[in-house]
Amino acid sequence: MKEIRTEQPHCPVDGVMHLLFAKWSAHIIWVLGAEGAQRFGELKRRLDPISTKTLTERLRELEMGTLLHREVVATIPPQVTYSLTAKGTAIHGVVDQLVVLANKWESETPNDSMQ
Amino acid sequence: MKEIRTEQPHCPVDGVMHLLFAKWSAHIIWVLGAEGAQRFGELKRRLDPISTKTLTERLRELEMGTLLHREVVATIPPQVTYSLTAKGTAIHGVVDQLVVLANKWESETPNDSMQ
DNA sequence: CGGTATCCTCAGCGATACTG
DNA sequence: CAGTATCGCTGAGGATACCG
Repeated sequence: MKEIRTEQPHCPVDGVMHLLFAKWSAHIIWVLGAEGAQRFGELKRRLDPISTKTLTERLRELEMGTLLHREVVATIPPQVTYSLTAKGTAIHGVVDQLVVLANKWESETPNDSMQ
Repeated sequence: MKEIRTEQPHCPVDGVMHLLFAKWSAHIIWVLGAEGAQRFGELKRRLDPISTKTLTERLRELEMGTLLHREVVATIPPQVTYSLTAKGTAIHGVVDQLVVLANKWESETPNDSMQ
């Protein structure tokens, strides 16, 4: 995804949009928010057909944006746990409202809202 | 954008996600929600570097998903006005919360939230 | 004015293989 | 287990030209 701008020339919203609207990002946040902290492998299983590459990329981006926190326990084998920060939790709240709306519309209008 | 799934095999959230997470969609909804109904040309100017092709595509998709309404006045030259439906307004509310959060974080932490 | 119709590019993602 | 490294492809979207 290249850019989702909401104003010019520098839009404070761009960053969050970029972060959130990339493929899988919202889903990752939603899982971490709904199920709590998860390790890399659990997360991957939970998101099913996601590739390791993409999952790693998204997690790094979200960490950079301080939406989640990465905690490493350097055992063998290593354990890496991801959890939402306060920012991430706030975003999760918004995403969840989207989910609530979508579910409501699905049950109200089983056939007219989408092709 | 291909798929943003949040569950398998059929997820009611997919439709809205698809719709909203496509490039420019959120921005379009945000403009229509904040400024009210707009004609095609106004919208295009407001979104600046968007191409006619993409704008048309997004508008059609959002209309299909009944997030917005398309009203044609067949004068010469024609007038086509787009406005949010109830669904669209609900989505706009959610998007706006995202904008509020983003602005808040921008002013709080001018340098640590994004690269 | 409000669109279609083409063409083309490129970056985002998946698949696969390998590593500390 | 939790990644990194390559490679290759696909399709979303931009540029451009034209139309009722």
